[in-house]
Amino acid sequence: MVPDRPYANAYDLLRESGLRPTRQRLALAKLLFDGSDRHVRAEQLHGEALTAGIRVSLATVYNTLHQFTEVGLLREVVVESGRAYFDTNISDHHHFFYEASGELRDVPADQLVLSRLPEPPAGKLLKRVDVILHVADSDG
Amino acid sequence: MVPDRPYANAYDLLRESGLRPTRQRLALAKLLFDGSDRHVRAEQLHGEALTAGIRVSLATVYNTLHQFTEVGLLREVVVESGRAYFDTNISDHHHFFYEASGELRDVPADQLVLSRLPEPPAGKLLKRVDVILHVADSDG
DNA sequence: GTGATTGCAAATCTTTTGCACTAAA
DNA sequence: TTTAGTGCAAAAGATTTGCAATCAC
Repeated sequence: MVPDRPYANAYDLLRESGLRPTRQRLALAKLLFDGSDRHVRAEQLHGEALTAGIRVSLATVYNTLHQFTEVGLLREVVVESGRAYFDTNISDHHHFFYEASGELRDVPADQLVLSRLPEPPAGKLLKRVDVILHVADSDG
Repeated sequence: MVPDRPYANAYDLLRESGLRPTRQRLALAKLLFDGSDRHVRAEQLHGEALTAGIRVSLATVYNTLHQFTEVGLLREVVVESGRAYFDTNISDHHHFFYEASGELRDVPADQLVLSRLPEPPAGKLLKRVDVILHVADSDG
């Protein structure tokens, strides 16, 4: 039991991830890991934080998102050249991307099967497989 | 026969693509479509052009790369947030990405099989499937 | 205390844009 | 001509960085 401490779960999460649980990281973790699968952009998360009355700079949001990604709490998804999303769903899965709206939607792993993968080049390890399914309106 | 005209093939290529064959487009097309599969970045192509003595602005290189992509002469590949590559190989294939060097390498379509794809959401069409295989050094 | 973290503003990097100028048809 | 294309420089984003101030331990 963690009495009188807000964000108890976020606190433990950061601790176990080896990140010092600062006020900003705690607040951002609480926004991010609310139980739902989220695809957030730095600017957007910064806005949410400010709206929630959390004083945090955009630079710290960027730093924090990358730190969370490094320790495996988030996964970065890149779909367009100037656009990085951070996904709170770190299980094996893929993405639909709606070019028109910029929206990202999860595709569960069992709905997209890679039945054959190439050998990585000598001395290399396959780290990650990113699959993006670009979709557009039928009339578009 | 196209006498006394440099870049005859590039000229036809642009014509057939509905793009006015300007000096800059001709020169860039010749650099790009030399027969090999290339993964180029705008800045890099601009550098090649200048080295080759072709006067062209970076803005025009960007415009041209996008125009070539729109008419199907190139394919854009995005792997990292601020980094767009243009691939001269427009056939169905995928990519290895070396995070350390930023290098991109083709994976032929027959070496990576997607045996099951999800239904696109109602009213949407699947436009493109991008698969990026992130690889790193074994010791990295 | 002490070292990690943060904020701020400036810097960087990539890409786009506005507009006068130039060139292709 | 006349319309598309280009160059330039400036703007626009997105992200990173340097450094002094602040916070967690």
